[in-house]
This record gives sequence, structure tokens and C-alpha cells, in this order.
Amino acid sequence: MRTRFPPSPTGFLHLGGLRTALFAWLLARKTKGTFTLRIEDTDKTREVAGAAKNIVRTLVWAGLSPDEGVMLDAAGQVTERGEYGPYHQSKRLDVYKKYTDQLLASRHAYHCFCTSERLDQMRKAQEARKQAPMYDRTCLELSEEEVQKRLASGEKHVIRMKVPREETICVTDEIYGPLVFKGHTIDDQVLMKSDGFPTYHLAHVVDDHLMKTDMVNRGEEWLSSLPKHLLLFRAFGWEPPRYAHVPLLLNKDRTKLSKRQNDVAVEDYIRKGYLPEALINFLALLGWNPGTTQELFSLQELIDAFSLDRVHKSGAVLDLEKLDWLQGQWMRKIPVQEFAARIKPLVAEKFPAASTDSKFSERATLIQERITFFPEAPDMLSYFYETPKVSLDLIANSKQKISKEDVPKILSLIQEALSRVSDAAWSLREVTTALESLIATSGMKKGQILWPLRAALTGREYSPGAYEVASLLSKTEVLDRIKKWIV
RNA sequence: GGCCCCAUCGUCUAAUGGUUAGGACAGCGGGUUUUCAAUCCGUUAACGGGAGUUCAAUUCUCCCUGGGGCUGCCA
Repeated sequence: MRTRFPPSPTGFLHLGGLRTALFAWLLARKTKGTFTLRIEDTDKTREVAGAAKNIVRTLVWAGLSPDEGVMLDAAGQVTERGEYGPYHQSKRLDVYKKYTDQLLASRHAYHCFCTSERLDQMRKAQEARKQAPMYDRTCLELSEEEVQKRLASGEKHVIRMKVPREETICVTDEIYGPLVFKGHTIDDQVLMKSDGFPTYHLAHVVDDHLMKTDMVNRGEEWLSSLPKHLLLFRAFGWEPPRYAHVPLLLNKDRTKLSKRQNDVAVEDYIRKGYLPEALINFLALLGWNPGTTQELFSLQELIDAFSLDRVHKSGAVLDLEKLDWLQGQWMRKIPVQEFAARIKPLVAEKFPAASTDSKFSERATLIQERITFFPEAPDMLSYFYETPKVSLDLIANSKQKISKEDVPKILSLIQEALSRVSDAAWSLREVTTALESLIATSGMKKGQILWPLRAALTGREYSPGAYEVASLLSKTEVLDRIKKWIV
């Protein structure tokens, strides 16, 4: 299957865009086909410099590298590859010109000289009459001589498609099923703007035909323009591709996902520290389900499980809490060594000692099951690299029934027990043994020993366990941190 | 206003012409546990309304209601 993703470079990659791209990419992978990236830069007024590059990079970050079209070269720069290029629509103006001429010649399109002022007036009048705003075909009445004369004089104009109003257009969408549109409700859409650039409608039809796309995936917001595209394919005498419109992503209030209410840029999620695995997993489950109870999907598992007939039709509200849950799941799936390697630079940035820390992976392991985002790591490991600020209020703990007066006594017991472990034997096992026997002989509850120890070592209300933390600090360091509370 | 689309727990969703309407996240309760997290167990919670077809409708049909999308020389 040849699928494609055609973003317009007007900003960051949208979350909904990523999901559409994901579905298209999955279909290509599943069928051992081709996933093409095309840049739809036909609106000069909205174009943002660097946006295309950004979008490609984001796609690559997500694991959805294009097979054809616009992609990144070895140096990370934007390049194009493929036999149906160019893949930037702005470089294809001559192509669109050729095909509009063809449409003009076959009377499927016509020149329109109406000014935007006139069109505005016309629409207002129609609205006032409670009619659907539609082009009134003033310029369709123009004689051939008149048109030629005005063209020759260089008058500004657009080219519109001439919609056969008597027709009924029937299509079957891969997701929405059979659809029917009446011709008289379809406007004579502008195909070519006065600046010589095509509109989306023309560019889509021409390019997807020329680029041999056989499955078009796009958002549901395109459903109402579908008949125009079909009409265009027919006017050209081309076989249309199959279409799979994807249901919309929604805000909490069920309106179309918007910046106003949500983070919509994939970049926002990257910046917050989400893993591509988590975001992809999350997006895949929005509007699609595997038909089983499996919730965790790698890209490869998605390729195997995905199919359009399990994509459903209604929009999906973003459930960010589920995203966070998935993020946690994927965080914990990372192999320990890799996890340590990922967080090391972050920790070292704050605590240079971490870069040469021989115990770094063991320390990292301690936080892997409690972390949600990588950037939390430096803070979660800080007490390994600097002496924490500890307050007596923290060590004393009413829930554990430890009063402030108990603290020196308890910590000196701990000090005594840990002193007996030799430097050489300092390990999780020995530390645990020493403390457990202390607990047994002292007659105190575990928490009464371990809470104060952990608090004194970390200065934190929450942290990994006392045994683990103590064993991964040096014996001297542990005794130092305890000592100051005794007397 | 017109055209088009959609409708199961709060959210993502499954299933079925006959089920105790299932799962996940969140919530709640509990276990484990030195704290938190993680983990385990349990639990609250849904077929928008009305007709029709049928022995039987959440499921099929129609209407209503609700929601959404489009209605640009944007994509």
C-alpha cells in the first residue's frame, strides 16, 4: 500500500497529525508498502520558516520515518528522495498549471474574476437570506471573448471547479462506510489561487494521483470535501485512491482539539519528557482498539495488530492520565543499563560527580520504578551527590510513633549496628542483615528504625528504601549523616 | 442557516437480536511494605429519548435530542 502524510509547514506537528501519520505509517509497514511525506506549502501567508524540518524531525522522533519524499539525511538535514518528486508542493506549480489547463479545456473548470470584496458581500447577502454561502457562478456566464480579454489585460483571477449540480456522489470510506453527497450542495471550489498556487483540493488530487497513493488517511474534518476530490478525479479520468478518514481528537468539552485547552503540539509532549513509545501507544489507542485486552503496544506490535476495520467513527477525548500511566509503563520497560545511560547526562549536569560514579547504574535502578519523566532523575538522586538538608521534624514521625526525643537514641542504635559492618562488606545484604538484627533485638518496629534512618540519609519524605539507600552510600557517609543527630 | 458525520461507565473502549453489558485509565476500598512509588486483590460507574420490526432490542429501521466537523483565493 502506498500511504502518505502531507503536513503543511505552518507550525509544529499536531497531535492529531501524528496519529494520522501513525495510522498511515502502520498501513504501509503492514503491507510492506511505502509511506511518503509530502510538504503542502501552498499557502505562502501561513508558512513558518523551519516548520517542515521540525515536523520531519518530530516524525522521526516518534519512529515514523518516511520511506519516500521529504526526509532527513545522515546529517539530519531535510532532503528528498523518491521518483515522484518534487515532494514540496511549492516546487510543483508547473504541474498544477498543466492540470488546471486540462480542466479548463475540458470545461470542468473556469476562470473567475470576482474580487474578495464582492465574494464577501455575496456571502453576507446569502447568509442574511439564510442560504448556504456558495459561489453564485457570475463568472461562469462570461463569454469566451470576455474571459480572454480580461486575461490578456492581466486581470487577477482564480480558477474554480465547475461542480455538476445535478449529480449525486457516492463513496465508501474505509472507516465511515458508504457516504452520499448531493451535487447542488457542493460549492465551485477554487482550485488555483490568483498567485498561481493551487489550493489543497487540486494539489491533493493531482499529487496523490501522480505519486500513486492508493490509500489516503486524513482527519475527519476532510469528509465534507471528499465529493469535490472525487469529482476532480473523475474530471481527470483518474482512478481515485481509497480514503480512510480518521476520527478527530477532542478537548474535554468534545470540541476539536485546540491549543486553547490542551497541549496540541507533539513538541510539547517531547519537552515534558514523554517517551515516543508512550505517546505512540496512547495515540494508537485513541479511536482504534486491538479487539483484545492488550493495552501496551510497541510499534512492531502495532504493525501486527493494526487494521482499519477496528478504527471507529466517533471522536476521542484525550485522557492525559492514561498517557501518564502508559509513560510509567514504558519507563519501567527500559533495560536498566539503557535507563542509566539516559539519565546520566541529566544527573551529571547538576552533579558532575555522577559522570564518574561507579555506582551510577545501581543508584539509577533505585528510581526507575518510581520515576515518570527523565528530568525528575537529578532531584530523585540528589542525596547521593550532596549532603541533604534534614530536619528533626522529618526524622521524628508521629505515624511511626517516633518523638523528637526518641531520635538520638534510635540513631545511636543504628550507628552502633552499622559500625559493626566492615567497610569491605558494605553491601545491601550486610546492611540489611545488620539492621534486621537490630530490629529484632531492640524490640522496635521496623518503621521506627527504618524511617529515621531513611530520613536522615535522604532528607526526603519519599524515597527508595532505607536498606537500598544506605547500601549505595559509603559507610562513612552513612555514619556521618547519622552522627549529627546523636547527642 | 445549509451539508456531512457521530452517540456504551467521568475518559479510552469491547461485545451481543437473548450476557450478571467485559477490559483499561482515573476514583474508591484493601493486601504487601520502613515512606512514596511500583505491585496485587476487590469495588463504584454506562447502553441519550421515543416509536417501529421481533417471542426478544443496547444491538436492526425511523424520528427526536445532543454533540461535532465543514461551510476561505487555510490546510
